[in-house]
Amino acid sequence: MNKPLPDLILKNVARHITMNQEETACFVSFLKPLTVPKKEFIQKEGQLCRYINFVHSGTLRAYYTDKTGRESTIMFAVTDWWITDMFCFINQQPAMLTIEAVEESSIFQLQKNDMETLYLKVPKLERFFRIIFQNAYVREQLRVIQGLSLSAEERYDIFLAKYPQVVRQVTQKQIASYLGITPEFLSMIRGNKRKK
Amino acid sequence: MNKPLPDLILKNVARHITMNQEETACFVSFLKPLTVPKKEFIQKEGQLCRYINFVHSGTLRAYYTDKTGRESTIMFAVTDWWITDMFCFINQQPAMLTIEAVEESSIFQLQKNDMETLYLKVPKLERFFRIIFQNAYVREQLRVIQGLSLSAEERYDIFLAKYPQVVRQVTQKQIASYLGITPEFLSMIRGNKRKK
DNA sequence: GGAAAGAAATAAGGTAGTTTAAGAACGTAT
DNA sequence: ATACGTTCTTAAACTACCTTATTTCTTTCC
Repeated sequence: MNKPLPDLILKNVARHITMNQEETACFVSFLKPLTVPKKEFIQKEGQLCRYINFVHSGTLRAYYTDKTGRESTIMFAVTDWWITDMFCFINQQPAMLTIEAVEESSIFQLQKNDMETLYLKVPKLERFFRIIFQNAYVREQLRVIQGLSLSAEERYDIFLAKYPQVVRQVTQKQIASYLGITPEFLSMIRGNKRKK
Repeated sequence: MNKPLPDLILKNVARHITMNQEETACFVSFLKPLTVPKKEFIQKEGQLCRYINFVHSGTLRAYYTDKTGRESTIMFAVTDWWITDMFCFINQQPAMLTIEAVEESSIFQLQKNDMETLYLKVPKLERFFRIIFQNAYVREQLRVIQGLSLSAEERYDIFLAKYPQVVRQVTQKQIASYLGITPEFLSMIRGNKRKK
């Protein structure tokens, strides 16, 4: 289980800002590489949410568990994505979400106070995360719109079109919990499609 | 219909960053003040989404209209909030959302290219909007979680508790469209509550 | 390679939320 | 004050989606 190299995360950053060698070194020095086996957790509900995570390889899933034990998948993160329980990360609170590796994954972790330090030492990163969070906001807003205005089948179609890599790697139970329906109902939707 | 003064928006900015006089002047120079009468639009679906808007006073509502004509309220914005169709603003596309003044409102508008100019002239604003978008992302993520895991009645209770000022100013039809239910069903929920 | 566990399909009965329609209450303009 | 449009309420019939249960298919692992 070897540790990931920071090449991919640096490319991710370079897509929006240009750091010099010193800044790059500083940034990398705060990253904690970690390899997570399939089905293991990088965060559990109730534990302090310490990290924001960059996915170097693999697939992670963040989900909420309600009082009755039902899971709602909040997001899937594949290679080149950032994932955390933002609310609890920012406020350094016990997490509402559990984050699990859907398959063996390598990630880089960044701690809240290290992130604050980085903002001061490398102010360009304000721009970088401004863009990251701006995009994240847009994604969530689109998801809210779709949740309010579309049927389960329409949401499923959009999911298939938008996240084909994810579809191959996760179970239908997990897709159903992302769409806000039961696995049985998703199975029915798929059955109906096959007949057409 | 007098134009708003930028005192409130400067306070809003000062909550997260400190600008000197020159920076403040530069920032203010890009703001377009506007007063919108009740029931008028600052943006219509299909028109290029030019502006991000700060609410100086009043209440605005952003909504999506589907093919069947049904409206879904994406957000309400009261005094001291920012509102736009983020996806279309960022990509400078025709808007998906319509933004309407629920009551007479005064706003400040900031154009996309002016915002980009500001990021270069006053880099601190990267930090400011990083925090604004971070918070916006958190809000939308919480809304997704609630949409997936809670019943209509539970979502209504949370709305009442979280946005009491909004509740007083908008119709139940609008609240229902924010919650993702019909006004008739919301009326029934309220009826049931009254009996308890 | 076979047993056990987990994932998906199918189907019957149930419920949360919708649709349609009609009447009551409210606001606002003449 | 009266009238008109809009918002809110109520209720009955309907539908999208859920629950529970059974069967089949797939994966995992000793």
